[in-house]
Amino acid sequence: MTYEDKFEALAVPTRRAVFERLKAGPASVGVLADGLPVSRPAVSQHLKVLKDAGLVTEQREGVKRIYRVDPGGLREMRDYFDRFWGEALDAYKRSLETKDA
Amino acid sequence: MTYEDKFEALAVPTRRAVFERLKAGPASVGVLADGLPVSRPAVSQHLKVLKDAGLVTEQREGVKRIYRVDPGGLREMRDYFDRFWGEALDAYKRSLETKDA
DNA sequence: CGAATTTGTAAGTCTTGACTTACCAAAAAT
DNA sequence: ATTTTTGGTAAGTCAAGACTTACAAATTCG
Repeated sequence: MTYEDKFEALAVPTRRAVFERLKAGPASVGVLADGLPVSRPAVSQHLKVLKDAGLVTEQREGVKRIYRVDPGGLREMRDYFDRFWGEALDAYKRSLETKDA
Repeated sequence: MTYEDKFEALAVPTRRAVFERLKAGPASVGVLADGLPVSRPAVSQHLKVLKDAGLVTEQREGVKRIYRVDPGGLREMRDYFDRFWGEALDAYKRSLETKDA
């Protein structure tokens, strides 16, 4: 559930593909697997990681389970990245000033 | 040099630690290695990955090599993430509307 | 020139984890 | 009730890559 978890969850190409697909709209495990070059269990495992990281939510609907992006988790990640970006930029400016002196 | 490279480069804890340290200011390989629980060659290898991803720059200064964060590469990553965030939010709103109908 | 500093690279080890197949559980349909 | 649909879980395989210890190259200093 930390930002580190989210970062690492989205670093794996296949897992990022799953998430990108969910960005287009909610989907079940089977539908997601049909559009990807990996097996259904693989997709299921990736969804577990995404869910544990707080990036997607699961909603049981009869036998099916509908997955969707979790905007709360994504916001957390975005906030971290904004801080990250700001600090890095400050550091760069400071390094230029030091260099000039 | 793609945003995927940057994403995966920052997904590894030790490598992220190297980058976080550089955010505090420019540093040589030896200095970076002293502050981390891994060997100097390990840091050197991580720096190569960060450099290839466009996240840091190298400046030779005699025998030493000074590394610093590359704000250009970081901006590229931030732009991608902003798009990412926007699309995910839109998708979520749309999924809510569909659900209501 | 020879010794010391600083770093990159090569080669090898070893863990992590992405993926597969096989199996099991639960709900829906016939 | 048993058959079908859907999906999670277990166990095992295998490749990627993070890390280590040499070693080599380049620069500075005596």
